[in-house]
Amino acid sequence: MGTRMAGGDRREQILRGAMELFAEKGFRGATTREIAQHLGISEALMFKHFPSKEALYRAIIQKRTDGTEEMFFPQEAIQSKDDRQVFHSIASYLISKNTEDPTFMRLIQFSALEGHELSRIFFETHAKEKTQLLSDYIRQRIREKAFIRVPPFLAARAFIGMILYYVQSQEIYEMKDFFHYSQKQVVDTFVDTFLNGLTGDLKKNGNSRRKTRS
Amino acid sequence: MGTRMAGGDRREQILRGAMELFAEKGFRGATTREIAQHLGISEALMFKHFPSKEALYRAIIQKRTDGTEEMFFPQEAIQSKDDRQVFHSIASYLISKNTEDPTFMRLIQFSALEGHELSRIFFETHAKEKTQLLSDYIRQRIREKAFIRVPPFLAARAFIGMILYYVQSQEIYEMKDFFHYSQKQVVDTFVDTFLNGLTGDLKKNGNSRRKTRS
DNA sequence: TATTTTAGTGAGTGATTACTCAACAACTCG
DNA sequence: CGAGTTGTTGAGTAATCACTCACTAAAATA
Repeated sequence: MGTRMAGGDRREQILRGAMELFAEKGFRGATTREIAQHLGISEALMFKHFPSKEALYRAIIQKRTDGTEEMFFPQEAIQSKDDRQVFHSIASYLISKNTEDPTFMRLIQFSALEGHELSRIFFETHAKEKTQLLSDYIRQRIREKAFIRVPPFLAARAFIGMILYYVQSQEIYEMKDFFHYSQKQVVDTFVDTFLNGLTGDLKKNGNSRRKTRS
Repeated sequence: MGTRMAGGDRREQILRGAMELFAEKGFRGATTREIAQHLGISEALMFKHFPSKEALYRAIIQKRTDGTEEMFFPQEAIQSKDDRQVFHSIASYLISKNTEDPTFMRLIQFSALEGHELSRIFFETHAKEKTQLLSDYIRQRIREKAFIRVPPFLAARAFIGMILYYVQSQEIYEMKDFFHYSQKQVVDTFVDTFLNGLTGDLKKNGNSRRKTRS
């Protein structure tokens, strides 16, 4: 029935379609039958491309895990030591990426809960590495007396957690049905809070009425 | 084979045992057979107490959702406006509760991902309400010029997110296999950061070497 | 055109799923 | 002790699961 495709193309199509369903329902929740129907092909064809459901799942996560995206860390801002810009970039990147397409976030979270080893690989490589980069920056700025003395890795996790939990709440806990803020407002609030604190800096540069050019 | 129990007791036992398995494997992942085996009873008995797997799941979440625990909000600290103490209490409570027994956290997260309505009920009542309480406190302190002007609800979410994402990372993403900090260190770092920011308050009261009475 | 190779499927397979039922054991109370 | 009530189960059931196989249709190659 379905139009005949070249092997490689079909493979990619299966990966995309299966990812959507695994993200929606988890590994156990998404059935091979559903995935095949969703793609308009037979289950048999799926199993020609991937020897098992498990292998398909691995291929999906591995594909997304291998994709080396470097947008995360704003090099110029770091070199010029523009703290606000550094944190602003990171926050914007994480929020945009995960709200525009929550698929991967859901996939990884499902896989972590289901105890799948591939989520561990993701955390031990990507997540940890990115936190480490931010941690290094914070450590350096502490050494330069620009930041107060805090455990840098914990501080990095605090900032990233603040952002990712927000996205998670909006996208997975469906809070966005109740609260909607502009991305700019969210990022500004988080960055301000993280850099100046709630009590801090009232005098330094007039935080109480920052110029909001909107 | 199992010793004969009074109906109510058995019911409670089933609720407890099933919760453990649902938390570990999710609704779809935990089979009724497994649950029964885990409890040392027959599946038939389970279905005498709960008409369906779904009903059992509902009963579990509802039971934990109804439990009105009030430890969360530190009344005296709020009245005396001891900001540090307020945030310290909240952070400690959230961390202790969820690391000592991550069962509920996992249960709710599974249920949110699986799109179960009961997780929505939890978020729309408990989670939202607690965030609202903190948000109210922040709003008041802003009015009193003790805090800078930020959207209070967003700030509250930032603080809670910072904590909960940390716990999630440790317990679900299994980061605790790699990083272990004392609860005191984590709480101090988070509270300091949130109140003073990374740049803030170097001069005011010597944050760079706060008295750590340990 | 004839042949080989590749893409695709319908109709199964045994295992496992949530759930049922008829019968049984153990308390309770007269 | 005997009758009723309540707790408990082994042995099912139909549906669904991941997965297979014998087979066809369309390309590619000769």
